[in-house]
Amino acid sequence: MKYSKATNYALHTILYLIAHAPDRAIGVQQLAGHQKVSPTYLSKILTKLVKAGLIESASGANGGYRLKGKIEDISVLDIIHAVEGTASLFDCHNDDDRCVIRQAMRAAEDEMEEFLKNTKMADLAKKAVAAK
Amino acid sequence: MKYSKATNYALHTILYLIAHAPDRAIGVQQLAGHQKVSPTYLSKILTKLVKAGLIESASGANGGYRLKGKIEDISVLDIIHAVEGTASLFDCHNDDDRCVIRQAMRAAEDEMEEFLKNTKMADLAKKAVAAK
DNA sequence: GCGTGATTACTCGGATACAAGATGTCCGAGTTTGAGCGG
DNA sequence: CCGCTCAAACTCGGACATCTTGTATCCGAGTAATCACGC
Repeated sequence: MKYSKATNYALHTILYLIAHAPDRAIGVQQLAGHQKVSPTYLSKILTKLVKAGLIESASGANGGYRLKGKIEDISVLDIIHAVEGTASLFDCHNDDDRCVIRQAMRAAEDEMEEFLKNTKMADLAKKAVAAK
Repeated sequence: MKYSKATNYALHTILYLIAHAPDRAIGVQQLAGHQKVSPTYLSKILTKLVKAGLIESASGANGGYRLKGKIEDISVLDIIHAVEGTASLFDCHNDDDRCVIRQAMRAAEDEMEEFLKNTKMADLAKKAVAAK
């Protein structure tokens, strides 16, 4: 039970894009350089973000990844869902919808997701700058 | 990023003990029978709960597992921590304590844990009975 | 100067390799209960 | 009837085997900008 490194990379990448290049594309090699990840692997992760509509990719020379629309609205939850999937964290192994444990776990999960949904990446970017 | 089946088994076992045998020991075979798990595997999981002080084991004939003290206080979080460990769900790969992403994730996690800490197994047991 | 083709710098996607953790099984060892047996 | 022994029913713990998932790499294909060359 841990968040994957992929989620970590994705979050940092978005944060970097918002802070350093809100309106232009940046190559995956440069993005990977800041995080000590292999460019090919990061590319694979970012593809998920593209499919989720959070960013867009530009092929060819001077290509790369760029934020796509409504920057202020990207929440931490959006990124997590794009990378980890939207499946629930807890599944009762006997598929009982009325299982009280399952209900409790779902409620706890919703609590966390609500928090992450209200935490916008743009705010974190500002916070990071202010802390420096 | 998912809760393990082991956590699932542990939660259901505790729930069963509270509902059916708050004061006596029940053999692992009987406990496993209700959940379609192999007794040996369930035993391995329950050992973690014993080490966490939530239940105690009795060796020998008529042995098994029994709830240990203060039944009303066992929370869902206690069990999860016993099985999954208490480590944080999110670790920033560059070990930066001031990482804003890490801070946000920890805060969200705390939100969920607070909820799970306030959800007592005894209450879930009552709820399960009432729903029947 | 201008179009055309080659070169270069990229991303994309699939296939594959590798590692770690979750899941599950097996077996020997220790422990308690209870039955059986002999005095 | 008492006490001893022994077998049965348990849990405990470690050592494996297996399966899934996360992590990472490699390579061929496609794409866009740029450069070189010839007209």
